[in-house]
Amino acid sequence: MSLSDLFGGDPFVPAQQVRIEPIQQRSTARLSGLLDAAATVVDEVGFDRITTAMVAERAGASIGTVYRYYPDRVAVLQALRERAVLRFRHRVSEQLKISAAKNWWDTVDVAITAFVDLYRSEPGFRIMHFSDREGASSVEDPESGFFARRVAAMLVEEFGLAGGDELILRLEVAVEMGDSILSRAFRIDPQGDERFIVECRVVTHDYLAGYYGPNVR
Amino acid sequence: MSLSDLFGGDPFVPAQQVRIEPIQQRSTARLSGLLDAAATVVDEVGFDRITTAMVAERAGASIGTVYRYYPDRVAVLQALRERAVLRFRHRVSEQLKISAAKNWWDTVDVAITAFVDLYRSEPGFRIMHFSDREGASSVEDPESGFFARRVAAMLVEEFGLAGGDELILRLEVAVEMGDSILSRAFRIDPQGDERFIVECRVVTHDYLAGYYGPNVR
DNA sequence: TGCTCACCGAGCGGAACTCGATCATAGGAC
DNA sequence: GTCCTATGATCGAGTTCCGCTCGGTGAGCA
Repeated sequence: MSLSDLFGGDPFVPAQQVRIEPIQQRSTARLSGLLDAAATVVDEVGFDRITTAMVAERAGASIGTVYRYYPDRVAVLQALRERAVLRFRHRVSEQLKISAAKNWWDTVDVAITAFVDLYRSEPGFRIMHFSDREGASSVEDPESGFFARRVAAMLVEEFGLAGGDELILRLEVAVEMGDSILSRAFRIDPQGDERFIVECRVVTHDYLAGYYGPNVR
Repeated sequence: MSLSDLFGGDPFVPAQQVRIEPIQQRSTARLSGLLDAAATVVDEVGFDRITTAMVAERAGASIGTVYRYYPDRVAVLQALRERAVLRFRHRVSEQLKISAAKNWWDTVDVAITAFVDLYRSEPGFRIMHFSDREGASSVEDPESGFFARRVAAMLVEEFGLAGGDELILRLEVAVEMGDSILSRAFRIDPQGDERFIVECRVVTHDYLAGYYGPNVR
């Protein structure tokens, strides 16, 4: 498994993203258009105030079209989140190709930078912090830890870190920490409070380095 | 400012908790009953699916009664959250009295334990992770950092830590990290995945100790 | 016996969501 | 190239459900 493989590859099959897979060309445009609309509306009014009518109008579509693709309101939000995750991974993949990472820390740092950049440029990116809610039923979240597992496999292969459940757990913790601190950075300041961003890098680095050393490989 | 002061004292004035202050006795019972009902419903169906009708029915009250006390649906959730915060602070205060903390780490550890205990025993306690959402408007959240500021003042006074914005920032980061990791611990396992709880203590301790040393005072 | 507090629940407005009618497109027949 | 048609895609009026109001009724206090 290579770097680009890890972050770029598709193997992220949305559980229930759309009701009906688009067949004609215009519908794929519609689909992304709906998500674009949802993204800007989220930035404008927030998660809770968003209505399906707003999304439809913004996308130049009718209510019915929204429900053709998504079973309900929250499904739209979830789809938006999945797209954001995909774009994040894609961005990381690109950056890793440009500036080849020399060690595990470079990789993590690139990921943090990508996250910050997308937070700044991508409408509705704060949807990323829209994870656990939905206490509805005790359904296992297939995404939970998925990302950490893939990164772990990659780090083991690329940089020879000691793998296993230990590494996966720590990466999951690191992801959780990083996400929360960065979200805090952007909670008030739309450009992101630099102090928190710096602190995120420090914390993540120190936490992982504490177990695997700053210069492994 | 003393420990019990910090965590126990009232000085947490809810912005807009209730519409009408209860005058007769039965109404205070109603109020807490409504919140109890909201708490169990939150555990059952989640934040988004909760309806005012559910809360009313569960509390053995009518719709109108809910709205007598709370201006709208989210106000009920906010009130529930405020009560949870209050109970958390109260619990910490009690525990600090029982086992007098000898240093800053004892204090933090007690807080983490209290958080975990309440997560396990208190219905709807995961409402605690219901903080930032409400991206609606760029209204400054007065709560953001409030807790960290108070804890900082207390640590400076009790244990002689170097204070200032530096300490406040770090405590805010620590609170954010701790909350997210603990929430992750309980995301799937209702008893809390012990691995994440342990990791939360380690991370919080190492992070703060890295700047102030493990044995200050 | 009044007077205020507390409670109820039918009803209103608006948002989520459905469904049959209508339009657009791909792709085969010629 | 041009029809033609099956089916995908879109629309939006209508239904249902939910948040919230308000006038009427019961419960506690003086």
